Amino acid sequence: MSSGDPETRKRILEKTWHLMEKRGGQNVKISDIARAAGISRQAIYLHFGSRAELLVATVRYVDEVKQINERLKGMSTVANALQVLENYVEFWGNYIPEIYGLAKALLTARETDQDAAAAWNDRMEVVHQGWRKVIDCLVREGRLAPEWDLDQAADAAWAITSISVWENLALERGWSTSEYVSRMKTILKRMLVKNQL
Amino acid sequence: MSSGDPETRKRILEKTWHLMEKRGGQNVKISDIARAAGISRQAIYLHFGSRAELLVATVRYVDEVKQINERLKGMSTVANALQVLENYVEFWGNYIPEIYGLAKALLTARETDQDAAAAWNDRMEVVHQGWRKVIDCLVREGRLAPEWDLDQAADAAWAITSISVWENLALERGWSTSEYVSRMKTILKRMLVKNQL
DNA sequence: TCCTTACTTTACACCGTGTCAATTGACGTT
DNA sequence: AACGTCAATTGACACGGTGTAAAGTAAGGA
Repeated sequence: MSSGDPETRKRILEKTWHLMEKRGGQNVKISDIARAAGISRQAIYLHFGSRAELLVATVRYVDEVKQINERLKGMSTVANALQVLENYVEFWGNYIPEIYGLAKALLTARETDQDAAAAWNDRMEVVHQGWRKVIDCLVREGRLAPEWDLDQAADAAWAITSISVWENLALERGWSTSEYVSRMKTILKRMLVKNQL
Repeated sequence: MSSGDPETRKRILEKTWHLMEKRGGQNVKISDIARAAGISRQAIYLHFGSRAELLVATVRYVDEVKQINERLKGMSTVANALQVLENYVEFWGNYIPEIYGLAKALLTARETDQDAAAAWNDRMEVVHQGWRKVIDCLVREGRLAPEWDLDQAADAAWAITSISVWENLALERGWSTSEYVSRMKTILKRMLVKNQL
């Protein structure tokens, strides 16, 4: 599964990414990717064992380029909790459109492929952990609304900021990125923060 | 597309529904449905022109049995707005698990089929309209939080109560139906209602 | 010269959807 | 009793997309 020129491998990953982005993660066949990369369809299989494997590798590649893990894990939790929350929404809301196509493809692959499912869950867990940290700030400042505990609030915030909700609002209802971000801030602050009138 | 015994047709619809429910809308082949209905695979095509058509017909059938349209449109808006909101969440939160499998299948079919997409949008529009009515009650009582206007609030409430969010919370995070309902009430009240402290 | 590496070409198997044609068996009609 | 019709059956096949297998080729290094 890993013979073949590393440069070609990289070209495949880049074209996969590009095509997924362009077509919103749908109608991207292996042969399309091969054509875009200027190689034969079979050559793809010299580098990746299956469609799902290619997808997962592309996610890792994009991740590496965009440093999403580092940015999420290294997110500052020193400021006041409200600011941390706003920063998180700001970051995530601007990030979603960049990765939507690929995420969508992975989401679809997950239905049938076990590795794709694992890769997806892995990504989602990181975002969920991010929310836990944000809400922990609120807890430490005593500003989490009394209806919530840490775990439930993290689940809820994570689900509400999920990609499918973004899809509904941005693609179906026409919310722009800045509208999404500012309204999501409103939702989450009202929902989570004590004395938010 | 509509020759064939109406009783057989009904049996197909019922088995489709049943299988979709049982398998969460995934891995349900036409041949599975045929086997369950005790007929040949080809006989399905005597009644329905395609998989998507069968799916859409099943949705209509379930709709008819469950009277979802009537229940949504006839929902009482006489009580105080907060009660209307709670009733809506209560109804919808209990309804989702009943239709999840079928909804999931329709959601998948929508990616490739135009009719399935239309059927889905149609269902979603009804739910969105429901939210508009709920929020209109809040507006009339002057209790909608000042950050919102009617349309944006309806979009947001609709997206937050979407099936994919339920999927995340109920199936991934293990929220029970009653937990989902009560926490969703909390979210929506805090998010939308003025002076909700 | 020979071997290896990376890729090509051609061909085919598999799966699920959808199509087609010939056949059967149970009914009503006249 | 012969006829037609309707609903379903059987069996075969095409298509699209994924994945496998095998033989061939062109370039570079020992």
